[in-house]
Amino acid sequence: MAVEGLALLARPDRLASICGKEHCMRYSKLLLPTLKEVPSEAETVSHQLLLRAGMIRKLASGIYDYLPLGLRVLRKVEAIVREEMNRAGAQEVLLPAVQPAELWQESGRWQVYGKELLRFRDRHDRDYCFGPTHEEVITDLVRRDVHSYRQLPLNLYQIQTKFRDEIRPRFGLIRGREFIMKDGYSFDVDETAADQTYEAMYDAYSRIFRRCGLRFKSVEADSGPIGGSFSHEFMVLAETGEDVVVSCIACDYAANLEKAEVVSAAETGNEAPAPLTKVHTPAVRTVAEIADFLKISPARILKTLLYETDQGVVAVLLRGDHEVNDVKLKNLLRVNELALAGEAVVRRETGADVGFAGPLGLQVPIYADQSLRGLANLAAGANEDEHHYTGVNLDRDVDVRQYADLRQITATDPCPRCGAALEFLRGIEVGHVFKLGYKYSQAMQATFLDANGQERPMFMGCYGIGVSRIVAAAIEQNHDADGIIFPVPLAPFHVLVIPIALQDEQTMTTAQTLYEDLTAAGLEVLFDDRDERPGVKFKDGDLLGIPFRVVLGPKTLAQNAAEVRDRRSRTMALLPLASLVNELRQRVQAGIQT
RNA sequence: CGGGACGUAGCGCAGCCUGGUUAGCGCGCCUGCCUUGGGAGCAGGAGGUCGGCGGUUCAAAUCCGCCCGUCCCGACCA
Repeated sequence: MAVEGLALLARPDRLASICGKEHCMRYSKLLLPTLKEVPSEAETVSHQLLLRAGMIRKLASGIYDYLPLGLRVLRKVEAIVREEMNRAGAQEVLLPAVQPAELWQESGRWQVYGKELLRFRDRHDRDYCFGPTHEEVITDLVRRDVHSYRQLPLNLYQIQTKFRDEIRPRFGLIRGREFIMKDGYSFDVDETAADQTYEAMYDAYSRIFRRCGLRFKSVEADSGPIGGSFSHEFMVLAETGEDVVVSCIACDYAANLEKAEVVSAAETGNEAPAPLTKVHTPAVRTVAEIADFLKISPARILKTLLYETDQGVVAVLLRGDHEVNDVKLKNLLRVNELALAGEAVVRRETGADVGFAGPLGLQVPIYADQSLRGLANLAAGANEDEHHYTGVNLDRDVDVRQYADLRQITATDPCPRCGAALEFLRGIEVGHVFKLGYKYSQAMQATFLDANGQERPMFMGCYGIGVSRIVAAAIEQNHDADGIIFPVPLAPFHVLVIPIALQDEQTMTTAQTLYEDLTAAGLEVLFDDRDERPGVKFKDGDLLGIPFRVVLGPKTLAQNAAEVRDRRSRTMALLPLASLVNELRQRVQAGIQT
């Protein structure tokens, strides 16, 4: 591995191919419009810094231009992704962004996908969409050209612009509508073979995010009603993350909040069942109000929620201090659509306003969270305005169809694997691997003949990485008050060379020579040749987040030395000119894992 | 889609409530002088359909209506 790292450093042509001609490395010629002030539209750090550092500009809501610096970072991420995908045996393809509706109708998603799918018509009035993902296209490709078990397994990926018409784009590159994604799809003869592919992808992903210099965690995720099998998300840990990750402090269990299993400690209340009593509870609707009114703990209140699903209305019972987990409920009921019932439905089913619903006398199927099992003498709505019951005992009073894990895990719940304490972390999802199974291969007849001449559908897997999102996530995780602190592997340049006195001939020649030597040594160097005061250059340098800075001026040159500063640690060292190239090469190399 | 806010020069904002000079300020930009180790100073300058359309009025950035766009909270999210 180390050998390849050296090879990379020894090949400046690789870099030239990213940026083109050498003159791009001159700050005065680069389109690098930095901003002193924070654009008002940006709320999160990464969004603010991406704009301020001149890396992106907004064209429309959730749609961004990538300027030269931003593109360089994007290319860095792509390069790492490519290397690791190829190393893991995947092959790169490039599929169309515009896709015909027929394919989506074939898989059934044309109906299901909803408004997030950007649809349009061509001049012949034929329906198309801009691909938000490419299962249909890849399955179509494979079914036409792969027919034998001898051609499997097959693992194809692409790095491409996607479009999802998000309800609410936000946080700049973190949740854009147009974004760049690596999506990969695998085809195997059966699930056993697919498991191996999954493992290989999981490992490749771990290497990718490690090489990007990110602090991340892989967590168990919900695989939806399709897979049934496992699925993992890769989360970059950051305060501003949109997702909540539950992680065990003792063992290596970690899961998405939605997926995290709850194991209920058996509550052994051997209270004798009290008689059912109806209580007048005027203007008392919320759990907190009821608890207050009846002078009991929220844990002793039975919360009854009505849900509308594509299979009809159901009731869900929870302890008053617990929250329902929609994903778990959806999976249990095996429904696609699920929504909390509106006032009208509640009135129809319970005969009362929202806030007075209870399980007694309900005609709809009742599902209860497992933590309610065995609890005695609870308070619940009476299905009558301004009334609640006390002394409710589910075993005695209610026909519960099924007890199940239906609630959101809390910080006080134990780890479902080892029983130790859990911690809640925030993360940004940058990768997702999961088994698709036969969903698409069956719907679209992607089949092959096995060794016995039997026709069988291929077992598919799907693997995504948010390439542009990684750029933002890296910044969320690596910044300070002065700007970005790029991990070396993602930095747009390794070294920033700043000559301090433009009119001093010796300074300029030395800087120019240093720039050339560093470049020849395989380092990527930005040469700040602007006629600006030093303070301006320092501020911009810090903002851009280039890992190492070399400042050259008459003062240090008199000692045949230059000042090298580490962006992250802010440490400075005065080093002999002769040692600069070597020193910087070592520092950069130390920051790049392969 | 529901709730909230905003739209005035490239960026950040004031002016609007209480209609009436030539629509201001800071940053950035251009020219010159000066300065050169943490976003200097002085002088001069360019840059505006005040988001759009319509209405009220002698007169609209300002009041009213509709539309468009943007951001925040929520519901939603392979």
